[in-house]
Amino acid sequence: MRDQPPTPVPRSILLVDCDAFFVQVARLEDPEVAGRTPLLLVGGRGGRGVVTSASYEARAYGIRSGMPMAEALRKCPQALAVPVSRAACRDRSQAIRRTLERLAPVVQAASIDEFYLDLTGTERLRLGESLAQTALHIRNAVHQETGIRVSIGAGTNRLIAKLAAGRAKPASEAAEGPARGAGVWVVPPGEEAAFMARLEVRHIPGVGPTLATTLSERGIRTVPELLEVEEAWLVRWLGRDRARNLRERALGRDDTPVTASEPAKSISAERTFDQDVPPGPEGDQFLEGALLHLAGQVGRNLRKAGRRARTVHLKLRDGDWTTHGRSHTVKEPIESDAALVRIGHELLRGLRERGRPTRLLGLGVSGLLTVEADRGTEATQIELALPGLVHPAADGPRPETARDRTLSALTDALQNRFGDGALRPARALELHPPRGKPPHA
DNA sequence: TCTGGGGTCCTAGGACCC
DNA sequence: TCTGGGGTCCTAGGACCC
Repeated sequence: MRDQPPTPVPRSILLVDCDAFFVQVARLEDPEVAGRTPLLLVGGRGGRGVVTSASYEARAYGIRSGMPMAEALRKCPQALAVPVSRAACRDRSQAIRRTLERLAPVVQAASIDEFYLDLTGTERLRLGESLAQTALHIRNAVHQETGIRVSIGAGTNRLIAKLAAGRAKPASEAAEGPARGAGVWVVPPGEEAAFMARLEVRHIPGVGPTLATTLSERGIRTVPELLEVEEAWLVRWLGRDRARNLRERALGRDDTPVTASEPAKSISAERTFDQDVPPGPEGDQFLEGALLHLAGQVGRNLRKAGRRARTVHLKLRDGDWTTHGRSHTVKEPIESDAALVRIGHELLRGLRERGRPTRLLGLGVSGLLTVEADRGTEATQIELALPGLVHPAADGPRPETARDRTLSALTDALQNRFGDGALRPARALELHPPRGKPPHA
């Protein structure tokens, strides 16, 4: 007898998506003011800030996240713009995750405010409850335990769950009938393609403005229009992999598994300046100060995660928004602020030679390795006393010494004890860049 | 009134090794 | 003397997501 291919059991995938997450956190953190203001915007910081999240009331004025704050306030001058603490958002996000982990066997955080759940195989545990009922229970539990309202989409894969969550949203324009904005939306098995057929291609996750434009220039706006195109054409326009991927998604297929969250692959920090930093020595000096600051942020998060990094990336955005990066990989992974600064400094010099005004400076690390707990303390101690003895400088200056690491550990300890303001970078850092002469003057 | 900050993934070319 | 592949690592850039 021949082996029968196993009949695939349809999966039960949920996407739990917080409603205007940053707005909710701001209201919980400040119930007196933010909590009582319907027209609330979170984001900002100076003239160059953008809206991170807008309340549903504010969205009625055409305000969207990512919009410049100044523009948002012109559309709705009565709105209140407030910042929100990142730490508070992280705490709430972790609380939500803990609740979900109690209710589902597999939970994957897709971002700070989105979680995929795989409930496949839990039918018996759910005692005959429908998927929609289970989702509703999860939604209520999260609200009760964390104070955060979520919408939940469900389907046989991640793509469908994600799109379904959009229909469950309070302000959903896509949903019709009595179920509109009910907080839960389920696409039953077998209805994926029909569900997709009502969408435009730009609604497919992974189709951004660039791809959407490419397609619309060829007369393709809706999912059915996309599916009518011969695959050969799609391959010619997009390349084999992207074409195949896009078609699969347009059909509502997605076999990406939901897996437990993995540790971060990169850590970074960046800063957009209130005014562009002009070329020249004065501007360079200012950027060196900003680099110290960023290295402190990145280094601290790196060490807090218990990791070391092999590659350092530096990013500069020019005044005209063009962005350039440089990166450098070292043999021995690093973790200290000092090493980040030294490598960052060299990369920065290379990029600033172009003589353009600088709008943004960013520093990041990747190639992260987990620090083993029992790492050679003996060699470290010898090296503290006699730098260069343990590892003679065979390949030029070493990016990091044991002394650098000790110093960073001390800094961390002080900041943990006395708060982040306990230590300041050596140079005073008022983040108002010098106003320089224009480059040609 | 121009466009934040934190990430992930993909592509493509060159170096280098087998 | 000329001519190959394939695999991996590194770097730069870009699209996309929340």
